[in-house]
Amino acid sequence: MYEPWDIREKHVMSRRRGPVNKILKLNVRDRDTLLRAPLFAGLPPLVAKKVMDGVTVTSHESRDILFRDGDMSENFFCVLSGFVRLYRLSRDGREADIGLFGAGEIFGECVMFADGCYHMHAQTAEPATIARFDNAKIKALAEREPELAISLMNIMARHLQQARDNVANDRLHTAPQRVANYILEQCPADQASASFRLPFQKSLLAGKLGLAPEALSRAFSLLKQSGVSVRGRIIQIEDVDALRKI
Amino acid sequence: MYEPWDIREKHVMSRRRGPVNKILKLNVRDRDTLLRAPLFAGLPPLVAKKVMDGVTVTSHESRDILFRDGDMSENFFCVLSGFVRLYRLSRDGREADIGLFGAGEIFGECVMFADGCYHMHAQTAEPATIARFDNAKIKALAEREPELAISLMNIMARHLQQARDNVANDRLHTAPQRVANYILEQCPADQASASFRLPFQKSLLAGKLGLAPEALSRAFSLLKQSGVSVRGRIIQIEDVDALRKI
DNA sequence: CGGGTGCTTGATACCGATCAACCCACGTGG
DNA sequence: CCACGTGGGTTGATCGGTATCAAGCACCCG
Repeated sequence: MYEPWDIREKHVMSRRRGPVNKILKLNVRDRDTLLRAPLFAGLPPLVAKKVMDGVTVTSHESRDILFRDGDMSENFFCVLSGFVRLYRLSRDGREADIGLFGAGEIFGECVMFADGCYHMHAQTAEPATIARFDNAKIKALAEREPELAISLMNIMARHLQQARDNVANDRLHTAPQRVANYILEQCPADQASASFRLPFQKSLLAGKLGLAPEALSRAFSLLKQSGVSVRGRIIQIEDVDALRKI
Repeated sequence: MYEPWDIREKHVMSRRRGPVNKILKLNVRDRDTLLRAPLFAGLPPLVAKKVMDGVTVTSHESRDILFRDGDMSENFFCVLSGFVRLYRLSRDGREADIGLFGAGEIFGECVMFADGCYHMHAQTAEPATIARFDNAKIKALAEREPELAISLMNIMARHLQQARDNVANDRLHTAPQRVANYILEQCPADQASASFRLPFQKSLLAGKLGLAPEALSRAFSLLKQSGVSVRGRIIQIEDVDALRKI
């Protein structure tokens, strides 16, 4: 969608337009977000403190590049606010999204247990604040604190399932089906009708589902027939059960 | 490809045609395969012994079902010989492969760190022998033995990368490109020409690459123009560098 | 020889990417 | 106040890629 030479893409180190990404102090609100994040769920306070200890926080405007395919990895990350998109580039410059992470979610963690080198790009999809952990330190800590190791394994297991969900979803379902699935995931299962607000732009959702924005748009307009109405980011579902049958 | 009611699909518990899956003693050769497997790489002998201790080994004919989508998970597995295919079913019975594992490879491990319930089917794709580990026991052991935890994290990290590779590959590349990529992965990078033998049936490769068998066949015939010749399972590449440019 | 299995080849249909035009909301500057 | 540009989204037309269906081929094995 956006080429590497696109002006809108700004590297984390560039300061072309003033303070693109400030280094912040960890404020109470961000600290709270972190403590609720799955990485810290189940950690004894003492271990949590140690993990929290080496964290650095940065703020970014939209479309900042956090790392690139091929970069050596010294950090993994947690989103504190905004969204971050992981993607790959083909040789001819097309992009494929392989992950989208919102507040409280970890990304880039798997690299420190693999070859130490990112195999994807990471870009903020909105203005965002990001917490950054030191690979070496956390890895060493995980060897001493089993609860941390378990946390990391839980996270990677979930990410693995999500990635496989994507593969299966792409291979088995058409665009309207994928969209219907996504909508259903956002709905509480027990209600007849529902309504929610997209947490991000439609073009991001399109990427997440492996669709061109046009295809998402057409899928939405087709789902109107099944009682899905979309206005802006608000999505209303008349009959959740009917949607399940798509 | 094969429907759930297909005769060729045999559940692990069924004995319709004699001893479909025997429980075996761990012989020296299998023990050796295990010890070379990534799960045991880096484990101190004492820990390896503990992990090895609870393992059970079964032998299966082709197309045995090892577990089903929705089954509760009490085990994860290591392939000792043969191949195992992980896949999802769509509501209308089509299958999508999400993993293919050969000798020495672990599968089903992520479930014990997620919700404890398989979200896929597993089927032998050839006659196979399978080692089976107890989730609860290994998970408990991983909390006491950091090397084991690290091993598991390495494995999951690799699996995560593979799954994301699949997503990106599906979304960015055409059938001939995916096949060329696969061929290149099997070739040593430094040689001008190469040749190797497919370790499994072409239809399995097709599934792994997210293609119908027909599409794989067509891709091969198109790659002839680029100096790839296929006879049976033998694949010869005239010019590896030329293939990279596809 | 017959039958099964795996694979190939051909014809067709469908899905979604791509390109182009347009709409709308918003902000900016004359 | 309006002219304009910009970004996000929609809509339409077209094209390419792959699934699907159907038929035929090659090989193995009883």
